[in-house]
Amino acid sequence: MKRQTLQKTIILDALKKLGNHPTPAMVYEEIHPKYPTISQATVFRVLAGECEEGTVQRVYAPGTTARYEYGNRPHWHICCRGCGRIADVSLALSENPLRLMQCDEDYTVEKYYIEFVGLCPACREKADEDKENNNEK
Amino acid sequence: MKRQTLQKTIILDALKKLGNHPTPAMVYEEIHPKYPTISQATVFRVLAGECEEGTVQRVYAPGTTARYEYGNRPHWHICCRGCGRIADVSLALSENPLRLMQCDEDYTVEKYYIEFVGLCPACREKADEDKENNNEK
DNA sequence: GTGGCTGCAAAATGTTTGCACGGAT
DNA sequence: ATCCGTGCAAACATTTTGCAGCCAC
Repeated sequence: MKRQTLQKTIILDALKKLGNHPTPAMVYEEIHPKYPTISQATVFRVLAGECEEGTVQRVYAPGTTARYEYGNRPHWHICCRGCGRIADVSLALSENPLRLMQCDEDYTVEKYYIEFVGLCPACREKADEDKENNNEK
Repeated sequence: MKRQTLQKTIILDALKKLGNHPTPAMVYEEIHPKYPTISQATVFRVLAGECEEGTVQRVYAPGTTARYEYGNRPHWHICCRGCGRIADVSLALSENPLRLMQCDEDYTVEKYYIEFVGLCPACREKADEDKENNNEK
């Protein structure tokens, strides 16, 4: 049976507090000053475990490492291709991709993910500046 | 200007020949016996470069490492959660997710990815067998 | 001839694992 | 008293990088 431990509570609290879809490393940095004996490995293990439990969700953003967020509310994400920052996205499809999709091979389809990629406000601004500088040359 | 090199040709040929959404390591294994001097780093660099050119596509499957495929035909993928094998998928949405999505923050949305996860025929069979064995216990 | 491309090895990064110990049940 | 969860460090896998020489342009 799964055991309740102090480490789990601390890690989940940190995840909840951080909010911004942090990597395991960020969660570790958050708790390390206060709890220097909690190891990276435990952060990885707890997050992966809680993900199976459904307490937390893993975010799969193209081109980034593992990220997690607290809760299991269904929604999607957009990832900035400049800085990797992730924001929540909602999407109300009237069609179900699971029903619409077609595959030549006989896979059992269980779930799907939709991820968006783009630029966050800050990186967009920086990209515009860079373009201007190039025109001046 | 981009240069045409023998390595690029060889790597792209191998990618085309392999077909099954290989990792850079698989491409390297494929060409290594015939061309032992082509390095892993070059495979990574060429694939990433050609991806920018649009000659090849990078496949982002949840929980797997980088994978590539030749060509730029628009389509999606399903990844087996058992063995990681990837198959092509087509999906004809009548709605455009880029227009439908809503985000609290002011991101510039550029593109989206849809990935499916499930079980390939072989892994489904194995999973069924395992379940039967557990019931017998 | 110039400068991008490559090979090699080393480094960086992200994640997993083995093992002994301590704590939750 | 069990035996799961943890800390630690080392292993591991993947990808990136620095640099010198080479080759396409």
